[in-house]
Amino acid sequence: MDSLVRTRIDEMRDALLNQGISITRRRDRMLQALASNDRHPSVNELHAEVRRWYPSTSLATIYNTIELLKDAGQILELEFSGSANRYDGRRPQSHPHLICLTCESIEDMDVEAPGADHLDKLSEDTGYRLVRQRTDYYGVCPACQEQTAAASD
Amino acid sequence: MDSLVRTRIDEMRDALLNQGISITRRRDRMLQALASNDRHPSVNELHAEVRRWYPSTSLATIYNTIELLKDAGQILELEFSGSANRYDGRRPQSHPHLICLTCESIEDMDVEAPGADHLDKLSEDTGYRLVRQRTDYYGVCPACQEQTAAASD
DNA sequence: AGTCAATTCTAGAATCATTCTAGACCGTTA
DNA sequence: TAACGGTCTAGAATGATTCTAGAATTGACT
Repeated sequence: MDSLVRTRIDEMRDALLNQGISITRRRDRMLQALASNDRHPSVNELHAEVRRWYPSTSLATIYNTIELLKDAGQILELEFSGSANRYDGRRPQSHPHLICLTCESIEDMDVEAPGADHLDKLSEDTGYRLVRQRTDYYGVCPACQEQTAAASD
Repeated sequence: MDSLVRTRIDEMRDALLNQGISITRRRDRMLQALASNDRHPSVNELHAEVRRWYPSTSLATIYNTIELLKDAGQILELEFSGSANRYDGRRPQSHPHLICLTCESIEDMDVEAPGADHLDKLSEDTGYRLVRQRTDYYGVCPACQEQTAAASD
């Protein structure tokens, strides 16, 4: 296993333990699924993954664990109204994403997130006490562009 | 009525007419509601507003009209997974918002939107064909900060 | 190993925004 | 007035998420 993945899992474990939350086997599997998947999985995908090891796992457990991870600041939740939320467990800090309107893929954008001082400055300017940010770019990914180009031949 | 509001309504009317969509009485009311409300109303609020004039109006009509406006590029949809979507009919171009986590208010941020050339440049850099952007800042608005300060006295 | 209390987990019901569907209605034109 | 096409309504269907009550598991202590 990639050592970055391992490090990330340890970070998440520690964060949960620090809040007095125990690492059960299902939770541990979920951490692994989150740390090793860069496609921003949905709850259903996480459920499927954990079930490969513990087939009796219910959806509620996945939702519960996500809640724990959110509270611990260890997961980034990308909300969508029409379809299921997607989760980024590899980079829990706010950072921009590229979202394909055709295949619903989500990719991290290769830009460093605007640091916490940016939020601090905006908080001063606006009077809000800002805690996080979300930036998404919507379009059609290269793969889907090829598909439609090929289809129109 | 504010002349800016009037202008905006005319813009929306024209955009719909250009697509061969007729302006029915309900639709016209909805345009007015959208143009004159800067609080980013939800479907339910729009429904309530249109109902003040046409009490038999059903929710489906509101959803349908929103679909028409989206297709005509005349409305900005802000999606939320936990609660109802919110709509900005005054500035249909992508622009950043301030969102209060306590009272769910949504405010336009007083920053010019990053122009279309920005999307073009990013499209080149990423290989995506980008069409829109979303940026939101989440925090606690000044009014809600006062509330909690007062409550802790 | 056995007991107990606390935590975690499951299954299924409940909720709620949104979408779908079938038919009723309305306005326009012939 | 009759017929047509678009618009609208009411209610059912869908699907993600949350809630709830009870069952299972865990860990500490004997």
